[in-house]
Amino acid sequence: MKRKSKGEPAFLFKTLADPTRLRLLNLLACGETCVCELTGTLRVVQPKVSRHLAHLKRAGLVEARRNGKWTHYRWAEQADPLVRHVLLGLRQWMAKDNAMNGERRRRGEVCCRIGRRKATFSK
Amino acid sequence: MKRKSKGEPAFLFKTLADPTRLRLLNLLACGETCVCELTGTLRVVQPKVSRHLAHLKRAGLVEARRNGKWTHYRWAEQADPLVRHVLLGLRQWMAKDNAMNGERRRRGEVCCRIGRRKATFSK
DNA sequence: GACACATATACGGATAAACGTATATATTAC
DNA sequence: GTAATATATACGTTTATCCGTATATGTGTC
Repeated sequence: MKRKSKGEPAFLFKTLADPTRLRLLNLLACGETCVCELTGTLRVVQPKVSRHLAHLKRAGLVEARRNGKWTHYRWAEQADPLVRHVLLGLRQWMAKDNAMNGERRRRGEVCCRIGRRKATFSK
Repeated sequence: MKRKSKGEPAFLFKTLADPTRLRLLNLLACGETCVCELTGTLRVVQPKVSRHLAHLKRAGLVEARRNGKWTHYRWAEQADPLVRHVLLGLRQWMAKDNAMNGERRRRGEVCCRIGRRKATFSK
């Protein structure tokens, strides 16, 4: 079977085609976040969060940083113009969407707080 | 089961997550095109083309116009800012991509030529 | 070492997508 | 009406995706 490679736009869009992954990207838009906080905020089971984070990482959209027991995820810098463009549009959409705004507001009431940079949301 | 509605970004991205649909959008970027020409240029079986066009239409990305025996498809005007933004990025990517350029060049050597507007590609 | 905790992965099942082939529908020409 | 052509849809199969549960891995503490 033909594999879909990372560089193809179809793969980028496939990665963005899942609501849970969009919710994760939305939370990460505020800054680096650990898995337990993502799990708590989205109120979904932890393996589900880890799996979707792994998918986002495979697609190159996020990066992970280990800090003791915790793993912190953050948006990755993008070199590809299409990816940059699409993610910018997504970010702007998230800034306006009610559900996404609500979830970002709910964020940060749980979990580990150490070793993380200041979390702010910028368009 | 929860239905994915047309307005959600995840649905937009799902629609764009298929290589054949991207190739179709690429050809349509030059202007209105009939199904037989799309089929001939992409060299895939006609039901496959029709099915993907139906998907694009359901997603609101393209519109169809019947002209005698032929159906001509074209990009639809978009109201939603995210959709506009993403499609613009896609169009710019297609303008640079080698494979996409090649297919647009191969286009137009086949099929019905009547009742169609002038076909030019603009970023 | 044992234990607790955070995270990742493996496994099996359910759902959805995409496909090829066959067939239906629509239009035109006769 | 029949025949030919363009396009759409239906059907069955294969393949991919997503999920919940269970388990493995990694890390800090004792």
